Amino acid sequence: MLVAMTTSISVPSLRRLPLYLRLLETWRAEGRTQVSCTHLADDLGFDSTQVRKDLAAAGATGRPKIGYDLQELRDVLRRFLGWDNPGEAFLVGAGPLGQALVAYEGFAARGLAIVAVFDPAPAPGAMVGGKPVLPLTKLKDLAGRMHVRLGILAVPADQALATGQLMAGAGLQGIWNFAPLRLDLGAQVVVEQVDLAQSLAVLSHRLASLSNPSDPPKSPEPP
Amino acid sequence: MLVAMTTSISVPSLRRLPLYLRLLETWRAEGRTQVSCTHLADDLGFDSTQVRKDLAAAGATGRPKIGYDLQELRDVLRRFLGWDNPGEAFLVGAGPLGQALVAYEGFAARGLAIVAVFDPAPAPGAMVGGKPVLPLTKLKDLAGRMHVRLGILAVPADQALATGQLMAGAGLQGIWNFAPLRLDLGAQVVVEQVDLAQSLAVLSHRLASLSNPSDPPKSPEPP
DNA sequence: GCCGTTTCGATATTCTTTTATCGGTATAAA
DNA sequence: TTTATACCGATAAAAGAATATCGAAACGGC
Repeated sequence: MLVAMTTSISVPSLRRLPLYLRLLETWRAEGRTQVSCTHLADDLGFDSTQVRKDLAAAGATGRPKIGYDLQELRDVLRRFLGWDNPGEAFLVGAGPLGQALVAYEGFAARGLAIVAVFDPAPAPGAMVGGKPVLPLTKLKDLAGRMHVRLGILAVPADQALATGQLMAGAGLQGIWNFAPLRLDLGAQVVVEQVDLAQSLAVLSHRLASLSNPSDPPKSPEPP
Repeated sequence: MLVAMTTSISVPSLRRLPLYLRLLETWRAEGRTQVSCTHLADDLGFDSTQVRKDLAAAGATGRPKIGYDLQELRDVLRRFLGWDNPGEAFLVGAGPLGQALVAYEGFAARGLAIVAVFDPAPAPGAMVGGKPVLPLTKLKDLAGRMHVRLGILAVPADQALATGQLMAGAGLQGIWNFAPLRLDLGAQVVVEQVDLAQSLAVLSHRLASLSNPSDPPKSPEPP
């Protein structure tokens, strides 16, 4: 039967795939050729069943007693994530954050290349990562000609919405939003949010819970 | 009764608190004094019940028909997250990422101040964010004297484990890890991971799913 | 002063995610 | 050839989180 399994992978599973992939790359560099999900689970502190389910959801298939072929599993995961053939992205925002993103070495490994840098107010002659910083007015034209689908939004919060709408209008289909703001650009555009404050909230609350043995003070004054 | 409710807040709830807080700050700037969780929910695309539960878990209490006092709710959330009194943090790693973090304007708003910058191999005379870049050898001494509890780890992956262990050994109780590596430093140290690859995985898969209407090819060849 | 409306607070249900269990298969050793 | 072992795959149970429903309280209008 040709029934495509419509059960999409869950977001938590999806977020774990890069962890597997990273471990696989490490092991591949060490010369290993076979892996079992038990090893993956032990190394990452997960349950082995969970790892198996994640890999299965990504389309990987292993063999009993043998495990998975490392090279094949790596390729399957990379293909599933779309990290196998280099995708091109525009960076919008040439401030400190944008500069850090350009310098981040991890993009190339995930098949992502920043091919142009834009800014709402580019300083004349400014260069970021060896590329000229272009004004936003050129974004739509270049996006159409270069067939770029992904935009990285790294402008301050007060400019994020307008800039995001401009990016969506330019035809970008996915926006990786680093601004601390919920972008709502309609169903046509996939927006993924990176919010440091959320991560910090978890950390600082757990840190605070270390000091206060029980939960934070709940009106500790006696009546 | 003095029974402290031991039911800890869930991580998803915890991660939503900064979103509420951000909205509250915006509304406060607009002069509003009362908020209802219905408004919060509508603006964020959540369910109102969920917002109420989150706020209740943080210790906030409102009044029927009135809602929550904006100022009070903001203070409660900030206190719950430990963002009310300025905490001090060490930044370890003076590379591009570290420089971006120093320049990030959001830390101060969350009660976090980077008071010193370290690096495994500081360039002589290097300055980051107006502060001298110190060698790691000075970390333990300074951490003890300044009573700093939190460290931001922003070194390359291959140095992350050793550096993290050094930070733990210096007495830091929380580590915000920006290196693409799972740090396991024992139960004494709270480690919160920031992994861009996880976020990118969600984005690129959803982007890939846009092109391929159904899930990625699952041996589409007929037998 | 009464009533309708709005909103909090608590409970219940449904859904998702995680964890546990069982059966089957392929390899290697005896 | 037989047997033991390690591992995948599928199913089932448990835990957790999101959503829906109901009652109670307070303000504004009548």
